[in-house]
Amino acid sequence: MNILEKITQNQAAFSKSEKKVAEVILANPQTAIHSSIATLAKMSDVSEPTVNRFCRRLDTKGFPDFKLHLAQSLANGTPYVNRHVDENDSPGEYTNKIFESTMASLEVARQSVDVNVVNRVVDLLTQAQKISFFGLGASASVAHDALNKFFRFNVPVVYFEDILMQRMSCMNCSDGDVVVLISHTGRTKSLVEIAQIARMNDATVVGITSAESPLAQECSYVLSLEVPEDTDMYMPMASRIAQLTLIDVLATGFTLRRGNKFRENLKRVKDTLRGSRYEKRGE
Amino acid sequence: MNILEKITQNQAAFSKSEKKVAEVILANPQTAIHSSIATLAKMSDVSEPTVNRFCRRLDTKGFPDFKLHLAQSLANGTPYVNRHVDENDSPGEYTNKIFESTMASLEVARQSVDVNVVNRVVDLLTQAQKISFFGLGASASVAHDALNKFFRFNVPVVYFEDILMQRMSCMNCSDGDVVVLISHTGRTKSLVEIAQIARMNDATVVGITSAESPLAQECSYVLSLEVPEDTDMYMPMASRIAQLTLIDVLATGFTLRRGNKFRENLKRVKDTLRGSRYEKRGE
DNA sequence: ACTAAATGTAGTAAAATTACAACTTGTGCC
DNA sequence: GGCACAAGTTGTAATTTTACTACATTTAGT
Repeated sequence: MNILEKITQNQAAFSKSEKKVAEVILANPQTAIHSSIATLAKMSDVSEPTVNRFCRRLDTKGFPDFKLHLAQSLANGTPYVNRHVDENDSPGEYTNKIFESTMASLEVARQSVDVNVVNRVVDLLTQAQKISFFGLGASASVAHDALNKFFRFNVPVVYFEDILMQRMSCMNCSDGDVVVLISHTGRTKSLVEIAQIARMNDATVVGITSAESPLAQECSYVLSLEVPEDTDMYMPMASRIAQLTLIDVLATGFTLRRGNKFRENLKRVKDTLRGSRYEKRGE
Repeated sequence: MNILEKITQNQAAFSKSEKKVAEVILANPQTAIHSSIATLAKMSDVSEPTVNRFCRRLDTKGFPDFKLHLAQSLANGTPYVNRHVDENDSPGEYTNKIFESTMASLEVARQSVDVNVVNRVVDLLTQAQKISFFGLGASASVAHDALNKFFRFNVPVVYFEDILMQRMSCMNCSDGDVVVLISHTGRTKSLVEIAQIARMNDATVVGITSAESPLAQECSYVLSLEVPEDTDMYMPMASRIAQLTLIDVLATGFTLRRGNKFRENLKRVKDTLRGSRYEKRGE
């Protein structure tokens, strides 16, 4: 693991001279990595072999290897660990923590995505007569985002926030329709019911939700994201980001499947937006 | 900077032998940092001084220094490079690329966030009489998400998708109201107008947008996210994720500022949702 | 006062760097 | 178009620096 932390922890187990070395390194690690073993020995007021032994005690192959480890520790600490926000965090601290744990969650999500299901769902979406995106609460904004994306594809796409509208929409489903349901927990009753209604009307139901949840069991296909539950502040944060990224993946798969001509069409949609914008200087 | 990227970029400027060295290092950087100059020279089929010259060309003091830099690059969590989706990518490939470039963008965003402004905006939000979140198109779903978050805080919070509703809402603003406007480009005309209207009515306008854009100039405070423009598929993807994460940061700052009692209140809101859910087995 | 652990000294091996020589590549001139 | 020359590139060998090993000495604990 992180060698700097390791030094701090093992400090008690060090011998007298080794402690001197540890002190010098911890005081100025940046200098340490740019010093030779002789310089560091002089700075710590110990002999060169002592420094070498110090390095070995930390499970490194020797001094150069130790410097490598130290350099890595200094680079960025341990990258992207899920660190929880603490009550006394400064703005800088909680900002970094949130960004980092979001990245950590994305990494976990990336590893848990079943590519085969992604591929199958992209298949379905490209062939769908109508695509619906439904979610409730926090997941509603994810569905909303999906609407934005797929709307540009010039595909019949539907999104409702209202439960009743969602139900009615599903009642009118038929073969060839795809209903994408988004829920972090997969335990929201009304969404499970909607899955049932949609399936009864021959629609294919895709769930972006937790594996083996009640909702997952009602779906034709499940894209599960094993994002660590974020207990902080009692709000699902990272899960939403992972869902959104998955939507991006689906949208990208969609465009790739549709081929070149289709992407030209997309560009036209984008150009249409120009009129509503202030031009960039120099464009 | 990151030495790995540097190697990739300078590749054209390298001489024939230096290219060989670059290739070997890029192919397996992990091996490179644990090799001596002699080993690496042999692997690249060049002489030792060539390797040394290669290191110097990259502005390092020599081979050991180069290894240090390389080690840091590898530790830096820069496996997440912004890689663009290619037409012939397999589902596995584009899935990974999208997740990775999203993470890369978050990292860039994290570094570009101005913590002082975050702190100031959190201040404003905690003292606001009314908070509005407005965005259009893709940014609408971000505003939607913000609504979800702040709604739980039991604060008067407003969100509209409709431009006219947004305008009317801003007309009714008064001192102590905070209007948060979200736009990736910051060039959407109607949103710039809304910023003007809100300010005319004494509201504080916070922009989550690109620095120095027309929108940014109309805002009281700007939270700019320097996310690399993603030209892929002509859709802003990563920028949205960065905006959402920033909303998470603001929401977290909000709850931290409000203190303990407030968080207990949040827990109650969460418990209220229980009734609408299927219980987890064993709860 | 003896033993075992800790530290240092001096020598050795390895690694990196320098200086210089050989080769390659491109350019101007006849 | 070929030849000579210069600039740049690469390699060889010697030198210097750096890290490591073996052994001697010191220190601390029983």
